Amino acid sequence: MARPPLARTKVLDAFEALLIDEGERAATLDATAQAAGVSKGGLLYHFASKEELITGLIDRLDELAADDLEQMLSAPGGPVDFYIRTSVLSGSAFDRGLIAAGRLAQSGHASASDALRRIRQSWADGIRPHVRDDTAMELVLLIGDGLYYNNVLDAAVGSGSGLAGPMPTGAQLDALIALTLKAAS
Amino acid sequence: MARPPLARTKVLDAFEALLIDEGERAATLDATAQAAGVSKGGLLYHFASKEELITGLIDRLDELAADDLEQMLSAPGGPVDFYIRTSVLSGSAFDRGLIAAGRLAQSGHASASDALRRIRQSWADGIRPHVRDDTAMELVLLIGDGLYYNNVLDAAVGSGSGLAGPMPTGAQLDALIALTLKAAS
DNA sequence: GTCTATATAGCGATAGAC
DNA sequence: GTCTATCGCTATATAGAC
Repeated sequence: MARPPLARTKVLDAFEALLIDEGERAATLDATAQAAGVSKGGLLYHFASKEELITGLIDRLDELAADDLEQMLSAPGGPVDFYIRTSVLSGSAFDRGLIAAGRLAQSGHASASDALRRIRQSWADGIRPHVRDDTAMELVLLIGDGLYYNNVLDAAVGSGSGLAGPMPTGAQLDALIALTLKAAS
Repeated sequence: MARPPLARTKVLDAFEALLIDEGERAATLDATAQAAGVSKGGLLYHFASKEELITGLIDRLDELAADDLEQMLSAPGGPVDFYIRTSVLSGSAFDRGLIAAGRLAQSGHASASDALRRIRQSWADGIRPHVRDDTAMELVLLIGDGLYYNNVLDAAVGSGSGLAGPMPTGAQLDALIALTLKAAS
């Protein structure tokens, strides 16, 4: 558990990349094995079924989410600033995991939807004490959701390792965060 | 063009319902034909390929989007109120089209992502004159995106004709709209 | 305009050699 | 632990009867 086999990680990374770059339909066992540089048999030694492959991805996402939450709670600018700022994708491992899970959720994999809901709830719990009321919390969360969704749509097919949307950056993002904080605090 | 063949509409409706209720993967030609009550050959007479089926759905969505935009611009409570209020799904034909297009976009169909981007831009143009600045417009748009995305995730697999998320309703929604208007106007 | 039958390819998964 | 070979199934699409 402390040090997963290299091949396992390579397969998981390849599966994740295919989900992000080409969609759930293209993320087949064949394609994943090829992208990871192993044979299909080799892949199926580590993940006995496609369902196990998905579970592996979600487990990894849960760990990254726990790290992210810790960072959010101790962020210098406060949780709200951290939350919104990091909702604009940076291409981090956590971002990639979230997008991949989003693709799976939209394709009808309940375990992925559940994981995303779980993570969103942990954000809600972390943000609630720092805003005025439930409505303000909902507003903050929804802005993050909106940013995330737009980036997810833009990370679509054929954009290579595509993580660069037309969403607010730099000064625009700062202004958006300032306005949100003003409305929510 | 004024009156499309009945079978065409039935097929389009069935395809859309499958996309929403069971995901892109389950929305096969076989399943669509069966749900529409025609044979696969019959379906393929109207839509010569799956790509044409998708195009048909998006064309229909574009028409519904034009109607929606008109309603938004002449809404009694103003475009912002209308926009946010209708971002919580009601199960309208437009809502269903948007979710179906979202599923296709996430599965890597560029034409669907393009349509969604186009529609979002038309909302932006309609809302811009009614808010303080670009940051305020972005905030409003993102809240709608967030609501939409959450509902889309919840409209997932196995929820029947599933359009009923845990998103704000009634008084909660009114409060959210009031807060948004306060921040943006 | 709608059907049945079929061609072709790709899917997830298994078996067994190395 | 990784490979090749193959099974059984389902996908999109075509051909041609009615």
